[in-house]
This record gives sequence, structure tokens and C-alpha cells, in this order.
Amino acid sequence: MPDQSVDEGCSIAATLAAVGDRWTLLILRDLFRGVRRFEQLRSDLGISRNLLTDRLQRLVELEIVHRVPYQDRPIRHEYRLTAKGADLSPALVALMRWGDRWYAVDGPPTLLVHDTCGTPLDQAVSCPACHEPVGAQHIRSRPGPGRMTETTGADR
Amino acid sequence: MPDQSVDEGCSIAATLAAVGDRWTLLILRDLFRGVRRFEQLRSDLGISRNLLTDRLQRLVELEIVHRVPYQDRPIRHEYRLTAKGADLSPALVALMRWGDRWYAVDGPPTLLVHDTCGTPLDQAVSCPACHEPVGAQHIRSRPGPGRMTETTGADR
DNA sequence: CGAGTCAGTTGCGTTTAGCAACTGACTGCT
DNA sequence: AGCAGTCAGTTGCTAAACGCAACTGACTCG
Repeated sequence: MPDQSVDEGCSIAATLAAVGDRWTLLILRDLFRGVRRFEQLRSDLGISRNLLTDRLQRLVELEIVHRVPYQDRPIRHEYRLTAKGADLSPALVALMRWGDRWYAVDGPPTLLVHDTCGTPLDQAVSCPACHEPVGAQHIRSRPGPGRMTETTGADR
Repeated sequence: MPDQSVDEGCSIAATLAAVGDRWTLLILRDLFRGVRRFEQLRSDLGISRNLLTDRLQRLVELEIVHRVPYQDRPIRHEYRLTAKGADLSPALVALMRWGDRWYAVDGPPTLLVHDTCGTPLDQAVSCPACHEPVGAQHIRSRPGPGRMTETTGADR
């Protein structure tokens, strides 16, 4: 387990400590897609029940997901993204675009489009001063003002 | 292990199959930062040697990283990002920004700036038609034309 | 009343991760 | 020449995480 020495002062490490395991980002992908129920998630992902239970509980604890009842008798809950969870959207988009570029055969298997106009969307790192896209080789990093909080309470 | 049924037709799953384990993205983060040698990576990350060996070999196999000699006698290699590896930059940026937003205390611990002008950079999903940033709730997905290749040969 | 569904929990064997010790090819000092 | 030190691994053992199958419980429906 990457411990606090890695996390300290690095937002990438903090993010990965929260959602960076084998299943969590895949679960979140499904939640974005509208798959919200335990059994749907389980069969769509092929994850075992105990792990799904565990990952969902963890996501609820981290307030990335919340558990809302969708029926009584018997009471059943579904899992929905919170604002914090929905805010992972750019990260999933970025991961998807890399897979599109390096592993897709005849173009992307899934297109992201603007709901109002249907245009396929793009993602870029841009410079607010120069008003232009910035490639990886023109990105430099500098120490910023902040510090990190603990991602989790005690465990993991 | 998320198997091919999950990967099939999903670039997010393909990406995670390649780099989505507990250490790989952290290793890549260090490579972006300029940490390139085995012992530097090991001590910076706190990863054990056998795992680091394994992850680096895997990254070399996937052509995300290549191994280049930096001295003879004794021959020593360093690990550098290939174009494919450097192309993960937007994904790491996205993960970092989420950590910044949800776990940083007094602003981000690391700032990304444009090398030519020093301006802090931003990342956004945008619509080429509307010329405006698009939030998660306005993104829809549609089946695209493509299909996925295998991320790995046989194992894992 | 028995079959079926959904959402878990429990138990157990396999895989993977983490730690420590060891190897090997050197360099540099005395 | 001999010994300490560095870098980049490899090997062996234990502990934690995962994956599977079976079981529970609260229902509904025929």
C-alpha cells in the first residue's frame, strides 16, 4: 500500500489512495453510465459480491457516492454519485481518451457528445494567458501553497 | 482481475488494464517529474524492489516506458517515457486536479504552469461547436465506430 | 407453499503485495 | 590488495487482498 510518505503533498497520490484500485474507477464509470444497482454493477463488471460491497461502502464513506433507497418492502438502495464523485468525470474522460488513442481499432468505441448539440467533445490542458492548448512537454510543475489532508481515516 | 468482458469496447477499462494498479500511475508521475532511475524511484515511492522491477518491466513491454543506458561499467539504465507514456499526461493532470479540489488544504500543493509564460494551467472538457466548457452533467455517451485491441498479450 | 430476485455475508483457497536478506558488477579509498 | 559503498536487481517467506461458491434474509409472484 502506498503510504502517507507518498501521499504527502501530492494530489495524484491522494486521488489514487481514494479511487486508485483495480475496481473503483470501473465502478465509477458504470455509475456515470447510469448503472446504479448492486446486481447490475456486479453482473456488468464481473466483480465478486464481497468486493463490490466493500468498494461501495468505501465510496460511501469517502462521500464519492451515496446510497439512496429506491423501494421499500424489501428496502433496496441504489448508488449515486455525489458532487465529489461527479467531479471525477474529467479524470475518467482523460483515461478513456488515452485508451481510445492507443488501444482502439477503428476510432473510439464510445463517443462523448455535448447533450445540447450532439458534437463530439474534446479535452485539453490550456493556458488561460496564451489561449492555446498546451502539450505535455510544455508543462512545468512548481510547489504550490497547499498541503494535503488524509484521504481516509485510519485504514488502508 | 477485471477480465476481457469488462475491457471489451471500453477504453477506460483498457487504460486501467494497462496502468490501473496501485503503483503504476505513481511510477509514471515520478517519471514525468524527472525521477528516472531505479533507486530514486524506489526510495521516493517506498515501493519494494521486486514490485518496482515488475512494474517497470511491464511498462517497457507495453511501450509506455523505455530503458536507456546512462553509463557503462557497470551498465546502468534509466527509464524514460515514450510518446505513449507522455500521452498519459492529461490523465495524471485530471487525477491531480481532483485531489487538489477535494483533499488540498490551502490550495494545490503543486501547480502546473506553462513553461513559456509561467501561467498556471487549466484543464477542461470543451465543445468544439459551442466553444465553451462542458460540465459532467452535459456529457452524453454514444456508441462509436471502434473496437478495442488486447492491452496485454496473455498474462494478467 | 415453492420458485425467483435482489442485496448482501461467510468461509476458504489462490494470487499478489510487502519485507528482508542476498547477489553481482562495479568505484573509490587507504 | 582489501574493504566499504552504490546501484540494480533476485530470491524466499509471510501477510493481505482477491475470487469463487455457498448460504442468509426479506421480500414478491404464481
